[in-house]
Amino acid sequence: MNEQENKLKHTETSKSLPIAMLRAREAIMLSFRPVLAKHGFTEQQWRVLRVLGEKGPSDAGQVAFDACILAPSLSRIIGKLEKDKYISRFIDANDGRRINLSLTTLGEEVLEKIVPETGIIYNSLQKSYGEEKLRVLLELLGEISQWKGR
Amino acid sequence: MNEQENKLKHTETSKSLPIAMLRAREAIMLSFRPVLAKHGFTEQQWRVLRVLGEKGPSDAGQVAFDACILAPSLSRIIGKLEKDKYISRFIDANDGRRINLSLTTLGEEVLEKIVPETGIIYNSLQKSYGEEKLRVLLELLGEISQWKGR
DNA sequence: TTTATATAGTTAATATGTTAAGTTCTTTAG
DNA sequence: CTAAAGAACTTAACATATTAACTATATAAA
Repeated sequence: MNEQENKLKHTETSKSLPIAMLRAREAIMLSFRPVLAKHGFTEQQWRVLRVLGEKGPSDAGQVAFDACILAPSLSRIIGKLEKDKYISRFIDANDGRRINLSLTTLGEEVLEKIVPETGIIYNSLQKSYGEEKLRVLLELLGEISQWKGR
Repeated sequence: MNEQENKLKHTETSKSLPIAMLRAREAIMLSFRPVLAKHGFTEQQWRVLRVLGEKGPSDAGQVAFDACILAPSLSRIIGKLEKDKYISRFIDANDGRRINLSLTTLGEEVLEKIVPETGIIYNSLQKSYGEEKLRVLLELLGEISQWKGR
């Protein structure tokens, strides 16, 4: 491979990691979204519910990190989820700036109802590509997530 | 691993492929976005310019697919890019529904100017993780992109 | 203690994501 | 040839993404 070819490599969109991740993610979400939509949730709202279900009550900053949602978006999302009674929010006793979030009983119920449905999809994905391949993919993605940039 | 652990596996956000892709992508974009912003472009606008630069004039549908942008978003984006003289659009001679898009000279110029800057970032990423690892990651992502769902 | 600085969230403004409805042009069935 | 069905793009409406500015509380420095 000569200089020219090497130089052009990453300019090909087919070899761009960000675009590849977008495409792959979209292929999966195409199956997930209808399930969530059927229950009236967006992907992001669903991520918030899952994170709270998995880690228990957490402050907004932690939820934002875990659900990979920026603070301004989270503010609106928790506003709606609270209005609809899926979560409750209260100010931290030790730090008046911090907002603690937790699932309501209703929130836990919908979580229990939807998780099995998403599980079917994930199992199908695993059957298509194999547990090992998905494990490797998760591992590589995890490593990239650590990148500090430059 | 017992039944219970197996059942819970994919419910852990740390093992969710969509979230892992989101995180990994975000880690990379954190470095890319400032470069694009410095030149006044968003990620999506940039993807449109790159796709047109790579594949030459294309109709809107093709650009939407290649840049991984939905048609309604693309409509707005090309409206702005055209207003700013980075691309031109004209109706296809053989099919009055189709819109052909192509880079203007100005569009080609900014592409030539920005590509080297993004290349520096991509090279740094490659130096951090190795060419082989990124190649494997791209391959796996490509396979997932083919998934037809279920 | 008082001021300065930092932190956690929210609000604002603009751009994009997502689904549905609407337009215009093509193709096809009859 | 004409009406129905389909395709490509746009518009609309609401939700999220992104950056910046703003508010309130906490912590650190003087």
